[in-house]
Amino acid sequence: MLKNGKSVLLDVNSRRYYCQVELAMDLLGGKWKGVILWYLQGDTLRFTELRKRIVTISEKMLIRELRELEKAGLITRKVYPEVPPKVEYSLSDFGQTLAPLLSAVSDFGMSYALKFGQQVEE
Amino acid sequence: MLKNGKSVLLDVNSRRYYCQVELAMDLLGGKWKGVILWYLQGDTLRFTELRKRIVTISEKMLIRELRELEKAGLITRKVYPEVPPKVEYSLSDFGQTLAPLLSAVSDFGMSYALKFGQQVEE
DNA sequence: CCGCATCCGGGAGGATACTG
DNA sequence: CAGTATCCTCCCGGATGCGG
Repeated sequence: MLKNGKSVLLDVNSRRYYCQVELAMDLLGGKWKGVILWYLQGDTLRFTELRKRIVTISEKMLIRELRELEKAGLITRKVYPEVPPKVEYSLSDFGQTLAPLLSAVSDFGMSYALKFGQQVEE
Repeated sequence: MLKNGKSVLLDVNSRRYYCQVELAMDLLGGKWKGVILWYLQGDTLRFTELRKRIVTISEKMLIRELRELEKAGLITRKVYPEVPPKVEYSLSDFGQTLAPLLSAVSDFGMSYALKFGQQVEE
């Protein structure tokens, strides 16, 4: 894989990216996608279960981000034809390859908090 | 470090985060910060050199993001008192710890492009 | 060379109410 | 339960022009 500041020119979804990091941030950026993917790590969760874990997200944002992640091929949406409805979200096979990335992001968040903030006791 | 979908409650810069990933995305999110950090990996660059590498960024965004990264303690800004001015940006010691994260992001961007897009020959 | 000031549009993101 | 639909606000990000 590429090292240091090396980058390549890419065309994906009829969009041009001048750096692979730019593409990655376009797919994973924003306020919520990383958090959603983190909670889906190793877990299959229903819509409401996700809502409960990500306490501050609105329904609109959660469903929008889930749709985009599905469109990007990173998560799988499974619908059970029942009443009341049951929908389960999980990482796709390709989404599983995000494991090292998500670990690195989580680790960075923790070490930043340890350095500059406080962990809150509940 | 934390695994899977585990998260902690954090207070940083008088802001509350309900997940360490949320904090990390707040620090590194947006369109440009990841790319800037990627180019500063192993390199010390002047303002204009950064502009040349990130062809599509505007001056306003570049300077804004650089300021925020500096405030977050991830990069160092060194000013040489000369005429004409000379300013160099580099990763701080703490910013260096982003190496595995940036590698994972770059790798993911590349593998996504290989799977869903094309690399463009110049 | 390295910025800052200003104006502007669009979309991210939130709040609330409603539905199959 | 798992979403839609609507309305609204804010600020990201672009474009342009100036200044030490």
